[in-house]
Amino acid sequence: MLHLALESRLQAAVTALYPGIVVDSIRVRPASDSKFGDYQSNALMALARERKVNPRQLATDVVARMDVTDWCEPVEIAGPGFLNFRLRPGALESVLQAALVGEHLFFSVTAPELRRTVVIDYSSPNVAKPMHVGHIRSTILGESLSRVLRLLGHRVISDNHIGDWGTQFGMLLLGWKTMLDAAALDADPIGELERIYKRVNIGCKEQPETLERARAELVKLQAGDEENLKIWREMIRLSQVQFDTIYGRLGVRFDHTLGESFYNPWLPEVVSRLLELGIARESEGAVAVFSDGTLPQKEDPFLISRDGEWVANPALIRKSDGAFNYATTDLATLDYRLRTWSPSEIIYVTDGRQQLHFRQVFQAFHRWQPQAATAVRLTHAWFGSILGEDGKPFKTRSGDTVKLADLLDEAEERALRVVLEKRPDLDSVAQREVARKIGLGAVKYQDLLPNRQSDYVFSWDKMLALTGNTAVYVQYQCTRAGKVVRDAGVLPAAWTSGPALCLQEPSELALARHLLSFGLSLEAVGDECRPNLLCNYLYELASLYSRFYDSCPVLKAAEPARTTRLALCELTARVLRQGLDCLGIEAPESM
RNA sequence: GCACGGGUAGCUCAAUUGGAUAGAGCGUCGGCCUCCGAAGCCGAAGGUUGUGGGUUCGACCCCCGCCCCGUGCACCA
Repeated sequence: MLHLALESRLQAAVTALYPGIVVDSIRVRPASDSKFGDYQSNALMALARERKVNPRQLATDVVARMDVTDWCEPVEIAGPGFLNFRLRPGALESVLQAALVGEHLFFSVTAPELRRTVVIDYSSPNVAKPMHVGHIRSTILGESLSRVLRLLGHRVISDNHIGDWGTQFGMLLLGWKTMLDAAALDADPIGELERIYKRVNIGCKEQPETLERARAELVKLQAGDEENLKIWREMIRLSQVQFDTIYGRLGVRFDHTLGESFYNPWLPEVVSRLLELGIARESEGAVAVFSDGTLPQKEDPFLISRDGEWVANPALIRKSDGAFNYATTDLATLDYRLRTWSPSEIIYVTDGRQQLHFRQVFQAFHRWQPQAATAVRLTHAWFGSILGEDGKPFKTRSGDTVKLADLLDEAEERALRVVLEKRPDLDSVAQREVARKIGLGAVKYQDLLPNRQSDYVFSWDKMLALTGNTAVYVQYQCTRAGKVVRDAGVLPAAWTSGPALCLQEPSELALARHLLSFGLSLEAVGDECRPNLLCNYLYELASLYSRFYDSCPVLKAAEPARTTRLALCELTARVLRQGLDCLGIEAPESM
């Protein structure tokens, strides 16, 4: 908010001094310490180095060309060239006042001409397999990015690229035909599908003829066999029921669910085009994309060093048996998305093990459609692997995976135990509802809080923690703030009629200053695909509110403090609620 | 071997384009409900940011070397 106003003044002043210079990196940020004022800029020191001039002199020259007297006291130049901005009395209050009447909530909605169309690809579970804890990160991260970008005014298209095609269906079809337990399928469809898959998988390893039969079923499916197609569709339907149940609980919604199978019709064309263009060629019976030598060896995803020599590291787009694979589908998907939605950005939210794959896909696409590729920003927002409590990789095939539904159940149960203890006065329906919001919030927050690139050590206790830097803390402060406003009854007319706020106490000022930075954290989340920045912001805000609440009586205070503090409660509640919503977390009215 | 991450307090993690005295939670120790919700607040202890150099007014961050951990590297997705 205010930092943007100051920033544009500063940029204008720099431009006045150096016409034509790129000022994007000239930033104004909240002061690192309130003793330096409200806002600061460090950018002139970097600029001075670049221009080889004295930084203090540059700061003096820039400040002389900058007029911020409507908002600030005279700008102070500190140390080697920091600019410190100290707001004039009333400046913060006027921003709060505007927020109270609904002019903004401390962030700016992107101007229409700057709005982006962003496709976000996340979750992507596999058909016929239970969603496990490994799916949560992509789902929660993607959903949060989607919500933040939408709030900022961008056009977001969320697409669930489910795994509904591939070699596993040979085994599933064989199992379905030879060992399906109809009653079990009825009672627990995914459990039964998982069972037959595992049984056939073992059979394939032990008996070559079983493997052959599974392959034969797959070939029939791919050739369009009616019976197999029917079974395949039924397996997808049963899986979608499971997905929808989980997504319903998580509050996750997709605009599209275009699985891998959707792109089948285009795969032969993708391969033949890449062959024609000389991007791909045959090798050992398969078709693969190789390096074109235009990139430095270290950056080329199609080269790898082995024993001191750079050798080919191709991406296969057609196997020697004629089947297509992952890269082929992703290229077709990319092509389809660009043709269909003309996005300015596509964000893939998957685990970090797929980094090389996406670098290859992006690079291959760039060679296939250079013009289209330069018009879109392709982002692989990857996240770290999930590890077991022992720090070793959390392998899905080991059989002891934690199912997502079980995790969510456990989260709600643990939360309910606390609610029963803290709120025996509520009826059981209300208790369950609060426990649901708290339990699910805890899981989501825990998932979003760490830097996404860090590896993830799965722990029940950590995942379901209800004290400290958790969603519960933020939810709790949010309900307290909301409660004060409700208890006030009639809201002060001054909120809508004119300047009546007056911030005085340090804890009031600190809280107000932090409210103004909401937009900064939203922008950062959108730019860097890092919802943890929003978690940090909200935790800090909740913490500042708690300190304020502890030291400043609200309802019993005399005017104008009462009106001011009530306004802080109201705005804090609004920002916390909006921020939690961006994380996909619900804020209970009371808890 | 090469590439991409990571290494920060006892543990789990932050640190806003290189910025001012590296911050939280958990755990430990000690305080605070006669006062709008104690799922809370205040305080203490705890650090040579893996390691050795370099760049500069200033480095957890950038550059070079080395040591650990994870992941990936041709027909799985």
